[in-house]
Amino acid sequence: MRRIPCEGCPAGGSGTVCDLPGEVLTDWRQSGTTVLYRPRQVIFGEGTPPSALYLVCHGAVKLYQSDRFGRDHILEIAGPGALIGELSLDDNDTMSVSAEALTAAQVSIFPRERLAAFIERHPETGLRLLAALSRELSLARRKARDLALKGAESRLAGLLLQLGRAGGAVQPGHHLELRYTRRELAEMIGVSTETAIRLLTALKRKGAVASDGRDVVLTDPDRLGRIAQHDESGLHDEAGARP
Amino acid sequence: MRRIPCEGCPAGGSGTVCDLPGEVLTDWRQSGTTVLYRPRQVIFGEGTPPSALYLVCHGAVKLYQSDRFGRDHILEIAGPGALIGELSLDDNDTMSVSAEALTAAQVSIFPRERLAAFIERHPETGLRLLAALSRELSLARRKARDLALKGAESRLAGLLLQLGRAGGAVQPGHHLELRYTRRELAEMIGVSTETAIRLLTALKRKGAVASDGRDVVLTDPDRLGRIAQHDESGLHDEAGARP
DNA sequence: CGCCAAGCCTGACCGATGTCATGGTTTCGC
DNA sequence: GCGAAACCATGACATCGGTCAGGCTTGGCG
Repeated sequence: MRRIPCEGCPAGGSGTVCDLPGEVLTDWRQSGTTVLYRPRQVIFGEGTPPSALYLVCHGAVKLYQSDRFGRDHILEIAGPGALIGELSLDDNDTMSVSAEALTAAQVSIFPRERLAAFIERHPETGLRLLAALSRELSLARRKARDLALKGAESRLAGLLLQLGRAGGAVQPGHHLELRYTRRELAEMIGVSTETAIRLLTALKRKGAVASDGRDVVLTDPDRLGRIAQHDESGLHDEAGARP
Repeated sequence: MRRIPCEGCPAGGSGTVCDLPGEVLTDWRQSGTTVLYRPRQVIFGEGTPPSALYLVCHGAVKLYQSDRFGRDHILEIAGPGALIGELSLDDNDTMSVSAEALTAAQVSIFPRERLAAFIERHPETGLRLLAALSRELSLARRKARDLALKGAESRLAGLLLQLGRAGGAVQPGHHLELRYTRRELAEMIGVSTETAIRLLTALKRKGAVASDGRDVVLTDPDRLGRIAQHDESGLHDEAGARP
């Protein structure tokens, strides 16, 4: 996969929280810790008290949730600039997700205790943090909407496009960068592995994608987009509009 | 329904952002606007640029998303202290939800432009805003998890308990305060109205709840809890655990 | 080199949900 | 109060998606 340059930390990317003025950056680094994780290493677990900010500087991090039966649901693949995790002032609260490095990943951990002072020194950065959290909120809400309102095929199509975009502009023939297993794809759209496989096969038959094992090619992004939006199969319009 | 006292705004509740020191409160009120909405009035719509904070001071606000077919999904019923909406620094972003007053509702709107300066004056309040947003994030993520991993009956049971808790301690025989239509219940758990009705009937047969029209009574909260957690019916364990 | 684990794929089957239709009941605006 | 519109409920039926079972392919490792 393509490597994103990362001089210093948080830094590099074009993410909202990333491009901090040098002075602020220095200050951030002094108050926080930077940790390097290896692939498959757990960064934090669901249920942990949310007492620090976690900022992804480099690499890809999987945000997921488990139920008691061991089934997982992947909420998001977070890249540089993403503010993963949650922050509460009440230690009885717990985080709703676990985080695990997918690639080698650098994460900046900023303890809650030093946050108020830091924000006082750099109020605009406080704003950026709010915006970064807000972005996560928006992502999570869209995910919920898709799960509630769209069919599985639409969700898969949308996912593939999204994964494509994460690796640059999507053009016909675009290859996905990170090569996920069918199981991971399934956990990202909330279906069983078998269903994900069948849906992929269906998309191949329709000529929207091609795949050879884990290597997936978006042969017809427009078609994918229509499937993602339109819910081409089943589920059609209904009366219920709001007056 | 029970009225929540609201002297001044934001104020009253025990919500994180609500109990501000007097001085901060005065400052907040001077920079923001307070608007009173009537039931069914739209506060903001999906797709709007996220250029201000919206803080619920009083009343209940429905956060929902629509698809192109007019189907809605209700993400959350927000009460006093909830920071609804999202905040982005990029005006090309759009909000992922719409908000509509359910009851008469007082909402404090704080423009983005004045936020940095305000945070500079009151850094600890900045922290509280972060925490409030974080709470919303946590809610949205749990919602996504439930939609992805739980069956519809579990979601309904969980919803009823949650609605019960929102109106105080849940005891056997507890009546829900806000009386929702079946359709609203359905939109909160992401199923069709008919399914919601049938699931409610099933819960009644099991003795977990009783209902007379819109008036729902939680006769057996423990049982409800078990159903919400356990997925008593269908869907059972599978091999896939993480090693 | 060959084995074993993990991943991929398909078929059969079935339960959970959505859709459509129908009728009685409640609610709400006037 | 009245009437239209929304709401509640239930049955019949189609479909989606999960579960279970079997077999093939790949890749890593002894």
